Amino acid sequence: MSQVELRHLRTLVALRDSGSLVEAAERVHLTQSALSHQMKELETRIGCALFVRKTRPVRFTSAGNRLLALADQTLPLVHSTELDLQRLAGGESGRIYMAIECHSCFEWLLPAIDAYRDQWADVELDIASGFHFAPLPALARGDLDLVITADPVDEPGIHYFPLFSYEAKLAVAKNHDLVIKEWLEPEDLAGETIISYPVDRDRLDLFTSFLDPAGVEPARVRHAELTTMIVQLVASGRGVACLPNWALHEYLQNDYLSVRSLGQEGVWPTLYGAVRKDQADAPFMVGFVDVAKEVCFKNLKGIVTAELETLTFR
Amino acid sequence: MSQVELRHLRTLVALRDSGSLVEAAERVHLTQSALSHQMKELETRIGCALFVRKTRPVRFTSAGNRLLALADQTLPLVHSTELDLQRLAGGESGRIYMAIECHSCFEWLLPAIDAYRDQWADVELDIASGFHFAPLPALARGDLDLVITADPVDEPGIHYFPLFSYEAKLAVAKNHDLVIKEWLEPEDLAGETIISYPVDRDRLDLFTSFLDPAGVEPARVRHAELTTMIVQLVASGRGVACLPNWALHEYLQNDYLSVRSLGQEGVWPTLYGAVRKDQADAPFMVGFVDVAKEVCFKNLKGIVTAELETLTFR
DNA sequence: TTTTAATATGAATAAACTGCATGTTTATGT
DNA sequence: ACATAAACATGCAGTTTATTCATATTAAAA
Repeated sequence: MSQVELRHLRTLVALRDSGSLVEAAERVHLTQSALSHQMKELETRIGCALFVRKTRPVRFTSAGNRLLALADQTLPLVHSTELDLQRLAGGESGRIYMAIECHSCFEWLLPAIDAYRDQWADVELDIASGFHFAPLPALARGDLDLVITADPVDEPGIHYFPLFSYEAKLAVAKNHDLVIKEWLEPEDLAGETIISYPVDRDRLDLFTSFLDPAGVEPARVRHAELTTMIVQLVASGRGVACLPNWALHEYLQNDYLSVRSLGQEGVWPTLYGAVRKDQADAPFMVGFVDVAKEVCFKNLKGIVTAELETLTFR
Repeated sequence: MSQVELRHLRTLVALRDSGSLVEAAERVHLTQSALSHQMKELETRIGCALFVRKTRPVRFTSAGNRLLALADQTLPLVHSTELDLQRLAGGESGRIYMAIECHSCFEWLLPAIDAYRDQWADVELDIASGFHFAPLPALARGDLDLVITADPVDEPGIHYFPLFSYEAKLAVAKNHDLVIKEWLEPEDLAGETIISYPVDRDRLDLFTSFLDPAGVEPARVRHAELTTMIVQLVASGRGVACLPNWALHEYLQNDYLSVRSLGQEGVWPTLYGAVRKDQADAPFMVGFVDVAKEVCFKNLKGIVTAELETLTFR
């Protein structure tokens, strides 16, 4: 029933532009014979002649003109699609649906996105804000394209770009007992109330890297959604919280609360951008990571580690 | 370089509508295997994945969505084109570029065209008014599709539809000497001035059917473009003219001039619609002939022969 | 008429499309 | 965790389709 193909439309256009099968054949890189067969075939398919060959240049019938009209409508669309696909395939364009596991990350992520948009105008960007399910399976599945996370899980097909390392510090009220200590030991928190984001405790550095190894359990754990909320609670002495040093930076400058390192060396998590392996080399994706690192490096100068390039990833 | 085909777009649409290759295969009347091959092939051509198969329903990548957008733009256009082509091929639609050899014919042709348009709205109609070159070669060549003529030439590939027969009568001034005769003999015109359209005399019935066979030559031949002009000249006694009875009808009713038959039986030319043989059966073309005959029969009732159907054609 | 350019045609070859049978993966239920 | 079913992938073989080459036919030009 339906038998017109793009090839036919291209031939017809070449025929109109050139006026003869011979020249049209050159334009579409085929022989005159091929076009003759091709047109004859199409004519029998649709049941009527497309053009009169006895004239120079050839004259199109109503049917031929109708198909040329279609060609004029369609071929430009097809062509521009193919250009888009080339960019898509070459990694010059693409889609980044991202999710963040790190609740404080909006602070640097939004400026990073703005900077990225300037350079990669036609990459489709979106943040899955209300992502309450596990981001990593969603990433592997293709629902997401980038996940900002601090604990890389060794999953096949996922590649982790290191962004930067920061110190996870304990925020305490200025008049808290612990401020007398230069740095904290796990046991110091045994009687404390911990205020944290409402996530599983095995995704909190305070537990995984500090308390749990020492077998220490705090008196209580309390949740709060927003960083400012947590800071409020800490400042008013309702508990202590473990937060990135860069998230606490402005509160420290305002002398709003105190911070102490966890252990003598401090706890230094690394923030990663997780992507699917097949996109790990795509320029538009690498571009995002680069922009993000650059923005963080500028904005958080001296607060996070500067030797971003030297970090290893698995 | 460019490798997307309509087939691929149709598959992708079916895939989106159904959600799985298996069901999509049914919709496009192929096997699941065929579609799997087809999609894989396309993906390697353009260099990136089009959809994720591990999910239900399948999830399209950016590239896949881009192609779907193209499909939504183009497939409807292609489909409506194919419908048009079907009508074109079935003869339900087409093009009629026409020319008239008979100068008086506008009188009935224009109403006929109006009536035809009502029934065949999307047939492309045009009258080649300034057609000063030979219409029949143009018809054979495809420049024209219909020629109204009174002298069918036996040319291969041309089909003549008879429209109606009329009497070619001699118009004379009311006070002309010849009005005393009931009908005219060729010799009666030997001393007369003939007023005719500016065409070759072998295309004038007066000569071909009346004077030439008798070897009679008029005193003078004078040309005029328009029927009214000829009538004026005749009425004022500047000469005599051979015109169709139906073209003279209104002037007779006004008692503006007199007419006489050429010979006892009169000269009865037949008007034909000439078309290319390949269009002779096309409904839209037959339809035009039918409408034209009907209009003439109604408007020229009693003036032209009514037994239109019985006329033979070659 | 001869010549030349364009198109048509036939046969052979190369490419592709498709279906079958089967293997592999993914999801679902026990 | 295992079994099962459903969906998808893949290798292969048969078939169709597209293309080319060589040549014939046709139309226009000299």
